[in-house]
Amino acid sequence: MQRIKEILRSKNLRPTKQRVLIADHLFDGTDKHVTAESLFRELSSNKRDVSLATVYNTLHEFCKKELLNKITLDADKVYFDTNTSLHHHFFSEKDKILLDIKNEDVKISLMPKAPKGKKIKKVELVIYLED
Amino acid sequence: MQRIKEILRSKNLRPTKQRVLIADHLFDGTDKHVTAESLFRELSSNKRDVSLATVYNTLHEFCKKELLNKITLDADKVYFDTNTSLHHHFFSEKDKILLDIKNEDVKISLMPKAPKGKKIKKVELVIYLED
DNA sequence: TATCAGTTTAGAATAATTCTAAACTATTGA
DNA sequence: TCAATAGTTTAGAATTATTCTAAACTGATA
Repeated sequence: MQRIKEILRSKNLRPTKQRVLIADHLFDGTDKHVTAESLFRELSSNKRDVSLATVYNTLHEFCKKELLNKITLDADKVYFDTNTSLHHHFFSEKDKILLDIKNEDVKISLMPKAPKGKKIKKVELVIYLED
Repeated sequence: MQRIKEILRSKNLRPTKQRVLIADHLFDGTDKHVTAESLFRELSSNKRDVSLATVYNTLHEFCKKELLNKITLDADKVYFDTNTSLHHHFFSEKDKILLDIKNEDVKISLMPKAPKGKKIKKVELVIYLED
């Protein structure tokens, strides 16, 4: 738990009860994909310690501080990925299943130049799957 | 106008007044990115001949028949691209500007295998821009 | 030209997300 | 230790893109 508080403090985020709870759930070492709803559901299964609004706030703050990565796939849900290292995704629209692609399994050998006055912020490759 | 009706008929879509109007607007030879809202606005600037529901219906039908390409970028809006050939996109979240990337400016030289039981349906590379 | 499947429509419903403003709390400095 | 306060949380309302519904309409066909 001290570890979690350290992570938050290192990002200038007050380690409030709610943030610690959320961070503890997210940053357990395994890679996870969550949505605001799914996270809210998981957290409130036992006790209702965090409101949905806080889940949204916190996910966005964690994103801003690069503790999470936002992934946009399907128009009607935003996913957050605890794996912030460079990697891409498979997505099955039918099952709403999101899978990591190992970085060594993709190679983009030619990239376009950004338009004048702009910089490249993020490159997101999504491979849509069907049966 | 006969050309438009032919396009529709070739896809087994009845050339109704509304579909012809929409298709005529979209398939004028130039590449376009529209949202349901933007298209609705453009069409109803003069006369209100098409309802918003029909715009949604029609965009989805055109997509299903591969007259359009759906692009998912920003969670809160779906874009439709009249350029259905293989290409990728720049996207500026700040300005909500979507730009085509010429196909020869990107090369993906290594692609992962689809997971068991699935096929690759579409590959979408989005390069997010910032200032 | 009558029929009818396919299409369109207004408006209601849905669902994810953001907003609001009041209550709460971690931190700081005395 | 404690009061002040800036930052945080919250419930519920508001917003917004999209889908749904079911009634009216229309293009194609026989």
